[in-house]
Amino acid sequence: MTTLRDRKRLRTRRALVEAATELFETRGYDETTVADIAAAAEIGTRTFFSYFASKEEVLFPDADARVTAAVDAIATRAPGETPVEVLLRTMRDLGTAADEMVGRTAALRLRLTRTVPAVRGRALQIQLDAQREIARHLREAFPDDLDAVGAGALVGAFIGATAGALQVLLDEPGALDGDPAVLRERLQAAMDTALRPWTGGG
Amino acid sequence: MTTLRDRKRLRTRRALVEAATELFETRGYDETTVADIAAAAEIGTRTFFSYFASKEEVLFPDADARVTAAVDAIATRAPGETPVEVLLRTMRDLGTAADEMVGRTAALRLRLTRTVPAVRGRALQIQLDAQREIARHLREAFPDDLDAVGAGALVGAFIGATAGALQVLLDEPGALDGDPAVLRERLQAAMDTALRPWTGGG
DNA sequence: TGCGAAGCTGCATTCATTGCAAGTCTGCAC
DNA sequence: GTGCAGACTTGCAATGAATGCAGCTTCGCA
Repeated sequence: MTTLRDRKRLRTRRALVEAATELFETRGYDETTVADIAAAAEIGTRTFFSYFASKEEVLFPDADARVTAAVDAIATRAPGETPVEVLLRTMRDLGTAADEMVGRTAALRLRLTRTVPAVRGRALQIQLDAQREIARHLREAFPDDLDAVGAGALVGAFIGATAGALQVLLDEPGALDGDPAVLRERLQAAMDTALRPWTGGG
Repeated sequence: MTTLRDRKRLRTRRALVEAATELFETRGYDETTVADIAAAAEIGTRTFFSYFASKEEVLFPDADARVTAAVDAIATRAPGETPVEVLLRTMRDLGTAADEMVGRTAALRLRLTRTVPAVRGRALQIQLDAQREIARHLREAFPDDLDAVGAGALVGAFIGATAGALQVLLDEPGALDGDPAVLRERLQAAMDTALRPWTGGG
């Protein structure tokens, strides 16, 4: 059973994420201090750092879950599936999850990732760590088809292609302004473009 | 002609890089303060920030030159070369440049990039910026063969594959000790697999 | 009920980073 | 050679993230 302590901690954690989101949105990232966030969540400044290791972390509270989902997607492979097929499916799952990206929170995260260096740096680190983890599991799932380095290269190519495509797409001024549905459409198209070489399409 | 001012500034810049390298090597990154570096280079602490925007920057003093080289490599394409061929050549050039990486400085940079979060974050940002720049130029060089998103995906895949393979490769304990030729061999093999869809090989 | 671990805070400290306001030096025109 | 404008340096002060420490409070469990 979840103990009272756990529930309390979870509640505070959520409060921190919410408070931070709210403040970042209204005041801006640099203009919001950790003390502000802590105060808004009604805890001491010092305590903030017992929930998140740094100010940036609070923007990526679900990074672990994302990776877990990807790993699960790999684990549940169908018989006869090739590494590339598994990877394609995994990326599609992540893409679907990215649809939530249309939510206000995720849009903020996206915006800050693109404008605040510290946040971008953290986002990239998270991506790289995820990449490593996925590669490790993919390799374990296909010990005969892949060696460790090959798995790293393959996963790197998939994620790199996707990220590269999205980067260009989002670099366009006002890319985030239009209709969310349209944006989602374009994101999907960009992913298709990025992955086409593996899907066999011309 | 280069003015006295320019020469002086360059000399100080080099002194800073050297001082920082030396100190990071002996004392460690976190244990070295910006004030230490500035003092070792015989300038005021405040002045450090007129040469490098942050402590991490001093570890990547030639990032711009690297990108310029890559862009040049793209510009000097042979008639009939395909985007993929150009990109392969460009990556090879960068790889050659990375061979100088055997120098003590570059080894240090590599080690710190792998151990100090702040440095890793910065390195990734630099990589991403370079990627964007390369994609832009590649697209301009092949306006008929590539669209912007496609170019982003292509470059992302190549760099992602390289980075992904290197990441795993370097995770192996003692990876840097063995024969460099062997390392290059393994890297090449991994990338061949990952990029096969682009390079055409079955 | 009571003990020990876990969690919360305030305080003081270290450091990166930035704005500001003088100084100082260099490039260049006369 | 002189002198001025602009570019560089630098010290000072302030801000804010992050961390170690020490004392308290609260919760989980026997």
